[in-house]
Amino acid sequence: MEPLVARLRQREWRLTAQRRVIAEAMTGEHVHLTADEVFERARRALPEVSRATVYNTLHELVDMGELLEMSHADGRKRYDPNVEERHHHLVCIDCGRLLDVHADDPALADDQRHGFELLDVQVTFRARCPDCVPAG
Amino acid sequence: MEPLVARLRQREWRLTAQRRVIAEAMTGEHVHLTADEVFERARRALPEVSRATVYNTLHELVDMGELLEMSHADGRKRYDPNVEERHHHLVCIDCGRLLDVHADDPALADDQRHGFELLDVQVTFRARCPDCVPAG
DNA sequence: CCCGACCTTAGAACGGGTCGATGTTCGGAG
DNA sequence: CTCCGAACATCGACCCGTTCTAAGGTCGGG
Repeated sequence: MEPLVARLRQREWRLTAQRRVIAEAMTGEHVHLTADEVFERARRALPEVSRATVYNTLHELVDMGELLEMSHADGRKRYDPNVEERHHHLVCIDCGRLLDVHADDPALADDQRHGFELLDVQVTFRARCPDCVPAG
Repeated sequence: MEPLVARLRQREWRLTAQRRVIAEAMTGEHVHLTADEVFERARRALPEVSRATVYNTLHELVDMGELLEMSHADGRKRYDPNVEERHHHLVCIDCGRLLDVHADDPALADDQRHGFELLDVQVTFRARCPDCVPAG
């Protein structure tokens, strides 16, 4: 489908130079950057962007539903642009490497809903990646 | 089964006054406290415990597998003593209320494992709790 | 050309978490 | 009982990701 930047153009949203480089930094598959990594990438394209603008823009994109925000064990939040395609995550508990994977959503029985209105499900498979499995 | 404190006694682990009040603060069902909440509770029972001891003790308990650590959207980590019984979480995206629920673990197909050695699965059902569903 | 709305900036402030130096407590050896 | 080393706890300083604030810039409509 249309890349992120193209979709943004179609919204009533001022696509400034800063916002564009930030959106471009988020483009691609298996991209799960921290705010700071986005900041670094954006700055390579436009050195005068500020950290605050990166945070502001990321939050706006999350609010519009163009990005998914997830909190990782190390305390830093990651941003995932892969919103079209339902997917879950496979994460290495040693090195933190994170991949998108496909799996069926688990169901939640009615008697377990406690009156909540269900919105979606996040699944994280915790694992050890080939590099981190004890050699042998 | 045995409460947390009793289990700890059975290990080769020095159960000091500080560690005991911290463990006691974690006892019960549907308990998902932040480190700071544990600190508050522990301090009510033993005013001179320090924050560092709370963090140290929580980490040790996580390492021994007596507690689960989970990172929540607000950046603070929560600690879950309910380790015996496999369970997942139901969380209100508005107020943050968090309940334990039971559901089947989703499976990860072999062709999605990318050579990782699978350890376990965390499932979070995102929802709105009865108090936060727009009235009507 | 000017104004108001919105966007961006730099840096200070904040808060959860971590670290290091120091003091305390415990249990076993003598 | 006393002493010693190891393990534990404390305090406060520090780190780092994130948020806030005050000020400056940019854009489009009137």
